[in-house]
Amino acid sequence: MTASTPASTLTGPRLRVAPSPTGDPHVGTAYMSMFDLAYARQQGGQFVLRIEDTDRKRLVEGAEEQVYDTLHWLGLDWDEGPDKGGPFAPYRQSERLETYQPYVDRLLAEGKAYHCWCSAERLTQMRERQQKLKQATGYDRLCLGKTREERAELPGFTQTPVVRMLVPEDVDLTWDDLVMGRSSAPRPDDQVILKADGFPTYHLAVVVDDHEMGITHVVRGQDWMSSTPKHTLLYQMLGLEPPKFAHMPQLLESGKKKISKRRNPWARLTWFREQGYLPEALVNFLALQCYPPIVEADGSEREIFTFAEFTERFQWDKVKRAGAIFNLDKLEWLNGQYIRALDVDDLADRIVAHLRRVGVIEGEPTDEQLALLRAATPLVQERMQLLSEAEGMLAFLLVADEDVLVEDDAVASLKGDPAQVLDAALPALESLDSWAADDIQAALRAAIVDGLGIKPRLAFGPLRVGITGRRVSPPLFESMEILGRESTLARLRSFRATL
RNA sequence: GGCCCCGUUGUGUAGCGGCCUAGCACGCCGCCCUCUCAAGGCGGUAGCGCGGGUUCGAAUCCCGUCGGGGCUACCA
Repeated sequence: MTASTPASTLTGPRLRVAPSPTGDPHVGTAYMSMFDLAYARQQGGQFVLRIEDTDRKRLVEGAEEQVYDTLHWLGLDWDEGPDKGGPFAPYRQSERLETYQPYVDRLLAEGKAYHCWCSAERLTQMRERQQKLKQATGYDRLCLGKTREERAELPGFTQTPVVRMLVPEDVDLTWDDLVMGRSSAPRPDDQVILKADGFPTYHLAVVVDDHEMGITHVVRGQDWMSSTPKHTLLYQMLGLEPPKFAHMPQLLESGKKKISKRRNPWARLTWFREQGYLPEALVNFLALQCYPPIVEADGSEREIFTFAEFTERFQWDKVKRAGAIFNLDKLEWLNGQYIRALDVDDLADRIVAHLRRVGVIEGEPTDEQLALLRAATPLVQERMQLLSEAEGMLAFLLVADEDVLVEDDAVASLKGDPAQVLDAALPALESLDSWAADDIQAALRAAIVDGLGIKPRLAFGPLRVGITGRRVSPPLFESMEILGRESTLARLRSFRATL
């Protein structure tokens, strides 16, 4: 029950995010972390990462590292956590087991909690009966006031008891919520606080840990509102100062339901990276889900802002109360805006990193590949929404001339006489002294548009298909310049041969 | 079933009694630009869930109603 540093010596608010390592990190973890971090930074407080691994049955190997990894990717860095320590270590609940026992003992000694030997079967039957009779479900207190021996006489007995908190008749069901305002929630039944396996339940652990770690503000999803009276009661029973609560609106899928990793791939944080979203775009988007745009001095609104700008202006009372449907179209647009605003070199590096991550480039990229991608990045920068789109747009630069795959629909899209166009283009290019985009364009226009009287949109299609194999590509002349004279001519010749 | 929360165009939001014949952004549609595709520019589409009050006046306040969601575990 002792913390190495008294929480009272700390200045500024302390907030935490407390994910469970039960699988791929959830987008909601990042969503909550943003507000934790923004407020902590704004007020000069701390942001703490705590791992809530009290559910031993759902533990997933490697999930904890995934949490670190994805949060770091998003730039949502914490001040204290299992990986970096801090004055209130350990930050993993499974390593804090001895912390909870004294609290439980105290509650037991003061008659504010009691042992319960009811079997899971009995509890289930009880619930079913209550539901059938359309009664509110809840523990019937069969074990309350009984000794082990007395209880053992009755049916539905198990050897190892759990500990339940005794919820008084006059529990306070209300609190002032930073986001929701004056709030109230249902009256809880006698909650289990210590499980048969000796682990505390979330309700006990969260209260004890938040207290011991000096947490001042609890930010969580609205789905936790109905649990809040359980927590405030525990604080009261233990004589502790409760933190302030901020219940944030849920992230919803298009059916208005709470998102789930099963139904919504984008509920997984790693999905965004795989798809080529930029972390800064995701963070910006997440803020927009429940927080208004920045209002400029002239009264206009600005939706694109940095996390620092968000932090600077953040106010709890501006958070929207209604759940927001996750609009991937908008995220994609936002991502495109961010991509366009990036330095070309930065974008090139991110494209390379993405191509490596998805395996288009295996191992270290060659100097030649790097040079090609760097040169071509300006060409694709304004036509990308996602980093992953670079793969298709730039594939033609990464394959050998003889491996260019000419797609059927690309050939089918060609109108007029492509052979005639190529026959005019080849000599014009072969006799070119300079291999700069402007000169290539001038030569080609002279030969095909002026020379053959073919409209520009029909004139360049065959060349595009010959070079890239596709109907849609980055700008043609620039692409030729980057590809180089040799490859350009080789590809056009071999394409001509297929016609 | 019980309890709790929420409700402005398809989506995200602005709006806090008159400035609202409701603003902005995404999406969608059209036009311009144009070597394809984008990007960009211009224009258009569509909303205060409903019903009662209160008030000279309501998206804004009150009540009801409907709709949606959440919780109701020895899960978090």
